[in-house]
Amino acid sequence: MAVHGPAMTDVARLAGVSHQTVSRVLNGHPNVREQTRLRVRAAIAELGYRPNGAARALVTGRSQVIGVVAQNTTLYGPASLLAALEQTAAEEGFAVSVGSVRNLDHRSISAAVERHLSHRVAGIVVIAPVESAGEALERLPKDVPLVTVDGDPSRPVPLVTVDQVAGARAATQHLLDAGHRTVWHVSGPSDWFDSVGRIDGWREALLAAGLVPPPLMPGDWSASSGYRCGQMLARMPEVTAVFTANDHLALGVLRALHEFGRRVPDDISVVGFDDVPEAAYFIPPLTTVRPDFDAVARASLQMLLSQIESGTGGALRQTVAPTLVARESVAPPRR
Amino acid sequence: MAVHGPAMTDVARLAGVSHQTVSRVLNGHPNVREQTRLRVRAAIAELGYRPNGAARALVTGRSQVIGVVAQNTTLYGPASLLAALEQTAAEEGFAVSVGSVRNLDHRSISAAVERHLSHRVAGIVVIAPVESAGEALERLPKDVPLVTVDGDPSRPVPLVTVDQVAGARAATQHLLDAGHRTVWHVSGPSDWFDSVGRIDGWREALLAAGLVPPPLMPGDWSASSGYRCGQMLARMPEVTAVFTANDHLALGVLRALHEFGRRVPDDISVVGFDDVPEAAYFIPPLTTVRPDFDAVARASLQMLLSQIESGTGGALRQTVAPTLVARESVAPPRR
DNA sequence: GACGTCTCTGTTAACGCTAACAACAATTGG
DNA sequence: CCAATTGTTGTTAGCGTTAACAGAGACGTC
Repeated sequence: MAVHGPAMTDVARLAGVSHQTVSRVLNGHPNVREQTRLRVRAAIAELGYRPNGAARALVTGRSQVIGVVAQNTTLYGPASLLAALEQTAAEEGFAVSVGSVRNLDHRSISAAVERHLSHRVAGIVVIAPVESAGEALERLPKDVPLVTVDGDPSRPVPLVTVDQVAGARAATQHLLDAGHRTVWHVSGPSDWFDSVGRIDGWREALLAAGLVPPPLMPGDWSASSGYRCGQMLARMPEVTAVFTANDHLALGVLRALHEFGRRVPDDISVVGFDDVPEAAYFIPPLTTVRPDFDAVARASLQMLLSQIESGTGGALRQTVAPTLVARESVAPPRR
Repeated sequence: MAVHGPAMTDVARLAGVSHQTVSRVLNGHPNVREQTRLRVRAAIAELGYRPNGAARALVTGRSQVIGVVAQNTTLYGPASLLAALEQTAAEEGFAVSVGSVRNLDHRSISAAVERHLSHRVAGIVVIAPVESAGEALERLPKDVPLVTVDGDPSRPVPLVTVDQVAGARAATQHLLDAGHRTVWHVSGPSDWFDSVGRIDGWREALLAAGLVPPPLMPGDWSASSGYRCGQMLARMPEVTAVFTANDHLALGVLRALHEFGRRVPDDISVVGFDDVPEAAYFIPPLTTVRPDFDAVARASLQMLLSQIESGTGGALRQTVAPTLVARESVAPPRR
C-alpha cells in the first residue's frame, strides 16, 4: 500500500526538462515548443503520471472540487439535481463532493459547509429549499463562491430556481381549461420554497379566473400524506379537480380516490409536479409538470464558475421554466 | 475574494506556541499539557481557524475523502445507497466525492476512478452492478483501498452485496405459500448482477418446490418495460402470480393488468423488490422485498476503513439479507 | 554591432501541514 | 548527586505543485 505514484519531477527527468515545463504542459501554457510538449506527454503516458490535486490545491488555494449541500438526496428532485450537477461539473473538470444533511437547519448546514470549506472546495452549491437554511447562508464567509438552488428568493444570494409559480399556474390553468369550476391543491410542507411557490401559482391562476381558492390541504411530499388528503377529497362530492405539489402526493391521492370508488379522470382530474419516470404508469397515467433539472444544474454551475473565475460575487438570479406534460389523469368534469 | 483564512502559524502565534503544538492539539496527540491545549483551542475559536485539508493531504498522502463511483444515481437503489454512504462517511469524518458515470463500461469507470485518484482519495467505493464494470476493476492500481457494492461475486475484489438470491427466494416462496401453482418473473437487465441474483433466487425457489420455471420476461428496471411485460401477462389466463425484479417494474405490470381488467390481488398476485417509499401507495399496496441500504453502506464503509487503516487488501465478502414486506398485492389464487 | 523584444526553459521560493528529531525541564532510580 | 526516563515543546525538512523571476537564444531594428 501507499506506493506513491510518480511525481512531476519524475516526469521531468524522463523527458529531460524541468518540472516547471511539465507543469506548463499540463496547464496548457502557450510558450512550450511543440516538440517538448510531445516529449513531456510521452513521459506522462509512460509513467502513468497523475497530477496531485492536493498539491495543486495547496498552492493555488482552491481545488477542482465543488461542494454540494443537499438534503434528502433520496427524493427524486434532489437526486436528479445532484446527478445533473455531477455530470455538468465533470465536463468542466470538477469533481463534486456531497454533503447531505438530515435537517436543513442552521447548524446542519453550517457544519456541512464547514466540512467543504476545510477541503478548500472551489465553490459551493446549496440545494436549500427551506426557510431555516436561509439564515445559515447569510452568515457564511463572503469569499466563497456560492450558488443556491431553489432557495429563498428574498435573500441577496445568487439563486437558480425552477419557476414554481409558473409551473403551478400552468397546472391549475390546465384544469380550468378542461372546464373545472375550481381546483383543489395538496401542497408540500409550508417551510419549503418549492411548496410556497406552487401554492402561489395555484392561487394566482384561480384568482385570475375570478375564483376564490378552496381551502388548502397541506401535505409533506410523501405518498402517505397524499393518501390522507385523498381520503378527505374523496368524501367531498363537489371536488372535481386536484393539483398536487408533487407526483408522490398525487400517487397517494389516486389511491385514496380509487378506494372510495371515485374514478380518475371521470369523476376527478389530478395533476402532479415533477414528472417522475413512473408517473406515466400510474393508474391512470399522470398529467404533471416537468422541471428541467439539467437546465437548473447547468445554470447553477455556470453561475458558480463565473464567480470562481471572475472573483466577483454578485447576486444573480436565474429561473428555469417547467413544462406541462399532459397525460390521461385530466378530463372535463361530468355534468 | 481569495481572502485566505488564518493558517496554523497564526493560531500558534496567538496562542504563544509553535505551529507544531497546534498540529498536535488538532490531531489529538497525547503529550500536550492541558493548559496549552485549552489556549490553542481558544485561539482556534477566536480566529475561526479551519485546517487546510489540501496541505494535510499533501503531506500525509491521502485526504479525508472517499470516492464513490456510481451509475444512474437517479434510481431509487443507487440514490439510497449513496445517501447512506454519505451519512456514514460523515460520521467517520470523511467527505464523499461522487463520480457518476453514464455507462458502466470499462472506459467510463476507469475515467471516474482516475479522477478520484488524482484527488488522492483515501479509498473508493464502486457501485458496480454490471458485468462490464468487472474488468475495469481488476486493472486498477492495487494500492488503493477499494470496495465494490453489488458487484461480481466471482471476482477477487472486496464486495458487499444485498443477498439478491435470498430476497428473490423469499418473494417467490411467499407467492407459493399463498397457494399459487407457479410464479412468473419479470427480470431486470441481464447484465446486472442484481438481476441475475434475483432470477437465480426465483428459479431456485421454484425448483425446490418441484416446479418447472415458466419463461422469463426480461425487463430493464423501468415502469415502461414492466408495462410491456404486463400486457403479455394479462393476456395469459393461467398467470396468477408475478414476481418483478423491482417496484417500478411492478408498477408497470399493475397498470397493464388494470387496463386488461385483471384485478390484483384477486386475479393475479404481484410482488416487487426495493420497497420504494411509494410502494405502499400503489394500487393495490405492493408486497415487496426491502434491502437494507444502511446496512450495506455501513458494511462497505467499515470494510473500506479497515483497508485504509491496516493497509491490507484482502478480498472480503459480506452479504446483507433483505426482508419481505407483506402488503395487499398478494392473495391466494381463485379456484 | 548594440539593443530591445520575443519565445522558450530553468531556478527558486512559497503554499500549510505532518513527521522526525532535538531540546529542555521535571521526575525517577540507584 | 548523577544518569536515565518521561513529558512537553520547538526546529527543521520535506510533501508536489504553481508563480515569479531570471536567463539563454533567435530575431528584428536602429
